[in-house]
Amino acid sequence: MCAIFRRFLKRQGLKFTPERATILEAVLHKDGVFEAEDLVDDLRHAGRSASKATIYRTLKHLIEAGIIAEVLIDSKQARYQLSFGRKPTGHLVCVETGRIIEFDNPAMVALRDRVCREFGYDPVGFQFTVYGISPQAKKGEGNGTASES
Amino acid sequence: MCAIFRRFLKRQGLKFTPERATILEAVLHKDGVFEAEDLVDDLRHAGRSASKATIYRTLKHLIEAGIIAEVLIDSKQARYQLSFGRKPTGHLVCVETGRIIEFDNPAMVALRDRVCREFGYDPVGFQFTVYGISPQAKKGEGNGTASES
DNA sequence: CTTGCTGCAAAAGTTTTGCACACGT
DNA sequence: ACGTGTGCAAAACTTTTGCAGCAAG
Repeated sequence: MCAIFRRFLKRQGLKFTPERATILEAVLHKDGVFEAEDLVDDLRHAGRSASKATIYRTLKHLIEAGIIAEVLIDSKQARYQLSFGRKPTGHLVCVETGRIIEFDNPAMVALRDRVCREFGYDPVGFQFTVYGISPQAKKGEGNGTASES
Repeated sequence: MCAIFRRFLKRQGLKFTPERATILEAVLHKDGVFEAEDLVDDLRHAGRSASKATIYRTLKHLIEAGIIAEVLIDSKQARYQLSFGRKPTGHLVCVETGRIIEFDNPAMVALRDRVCREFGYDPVGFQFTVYGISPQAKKGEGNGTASES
């Protein structure tokens, strides 16, 4: 994967630096959806480090390189996920706990293509996010503290 | 619609103020997806006014009341759209021009339910956003100025 | 009158940017 | 060497919040 990033950078006249290597490494160790802040923490814990600015700059390149993809869960902040060599996925989010489950379903891609065809668009990508209440949350909801939301 | 909001507010022990009326009015006049900033402008143009703080606070209530819904297009900022009495919709976004087209397709809801059932979740909602290149953008792309993004 | 509401300005949170210096190629 | 990259701190933005006075019920 490292090789893929290096190739991408070279093609763009960009440089492969230790910071970029470190960030890519951290990204590859992530399982599922993550945020920029997670990487900051991961790097700090690993003793290695890169500034937030560099992390944000590198995330952009990783997206351009097709190694990661943005994931839209809410409008608060950006999230990312490894995407290289994987089928596009949808995300099931528990509105109570925030837990995110990734799922794959060919119908999503079919639907994306059908919609694009209908309007004459060339398909580029899609986001499918489903919100629901997880069985765990349903079970625990009868505690009477929050009559909320 | 005003009646619906008033009823909602009363039920919550909240008050119906001129600012809330004005903001609801502005929201009802919007066609399609809008952002908080749009409302600020609209109100300014209409001579009426409400502070940003009040607009944000009111948008939350309108969501709770089921009158508007959030729309996820990107992770930069929140967008909204009138939702009361309407079927949930998906959005087709041109990545070149930013134009947003709303579409309806029963397969989205079916897919949402299928996914929820599979994981034992109670469905609450979904976002389906398709990114593509519009015919207009395809036509105009050969201008050589931007080799960009 | 009681409780919530408004506007302001400051705060908070995420992402971007300017700059001086450091480092791949 | 040249042209990018990096870190830092400040800036840019969107959204939230504390507070003092105001107004709806």
